[in-house]
Amino acid sequence: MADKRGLTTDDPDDMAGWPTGRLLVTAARLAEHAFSAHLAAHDITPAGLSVLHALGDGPHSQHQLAARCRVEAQTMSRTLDRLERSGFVVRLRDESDRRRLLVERSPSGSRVYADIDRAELPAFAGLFDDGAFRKHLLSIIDRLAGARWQD
Amino acid sequence: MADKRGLTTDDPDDMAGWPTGRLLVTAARLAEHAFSAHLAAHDITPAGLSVLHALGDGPHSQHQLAARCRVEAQTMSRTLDRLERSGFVVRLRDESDRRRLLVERSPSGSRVYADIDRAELPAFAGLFDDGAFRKHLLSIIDRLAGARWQD
DNA sequence: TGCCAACCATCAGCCTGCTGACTAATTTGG
DNA sequence: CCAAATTAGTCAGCAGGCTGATGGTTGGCA
Repeated sequence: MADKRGLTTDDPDDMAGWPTGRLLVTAARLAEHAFSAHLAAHDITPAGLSVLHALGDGPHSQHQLAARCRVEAQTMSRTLDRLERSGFVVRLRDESDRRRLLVERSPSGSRVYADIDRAELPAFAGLFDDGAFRKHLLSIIDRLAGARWQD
Repeated sequence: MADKRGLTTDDPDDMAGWPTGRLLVTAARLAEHAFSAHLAAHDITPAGLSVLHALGDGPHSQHQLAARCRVEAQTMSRTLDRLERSGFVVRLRDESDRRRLLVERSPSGSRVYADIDRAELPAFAGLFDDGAFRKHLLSIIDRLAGARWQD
């Protein structure tokens, strides 16, 4: 009988039968794995690189960074631990609000960000420059992130 | 100056400026989070559910399951620990090759899989039934998984 | 036959998500 | 003005990816 979803099969060995959510998660994991291997030589991870990107327009509190990167504050805290340990960011107590830590790129953080940003991944050629695909991802994020980071 | 990639901006606060890989990873994380919340009532996780799906046509060794789910054998081992602890699968030593463990759905595993498979996620309505989007995800997986699970 | 390489599963440890609970600092309101 | 509520950051612990290393089985080949 026909599948209600119209897009999948019931053959457990056929990837075309996976629900879209699993395809999405699997594709993301494989892409991140490939990208991560590419970054390893620079001693940085995808999560760390996204923070360096978010810091592009100056220092931010950890909460601001977490919202910008769409992760929880606890996750950001640990990502920053690693970046700080590697010397790519600096944390300074905000003297005007001593609850806050102001995070800033270090010179070596700026350097590694500049180096990487120019790099390209041959493995992604032709797969990651599709405008409709990007739009679709953005609408998924908008829909699902709204409830958590309504900014 | 125009961005070389043609699809992104340099505004660190603008999600439209993220590289496609990060959009992909973020969308996947948010989707999995929503799905996971939906599954919690059934005491199962997305990873566990994917194994129950893979077991749909009978018992398999852990290596076969890992390949089918596109994860490493070590990851599958722990996912099965959890499924076994919850009583959703059974592991039996394969007496014809004592290196192998044959994994099989338990009756309660079959039951929970049947219940969930019929569920739908309102949060995903209209976002996950796009054929071109699925095709794009499949080509990403094909390209990137080839090097690891060439089957 | 016997031995060694290959294969299967697992242990240890790292990374980055998450939740829940806690402390310190600030803001708010009676 | 002080107590309560809110905000910022962190700790503890779980999940599920990964790599590298280990031990038990098998199987092939000298």
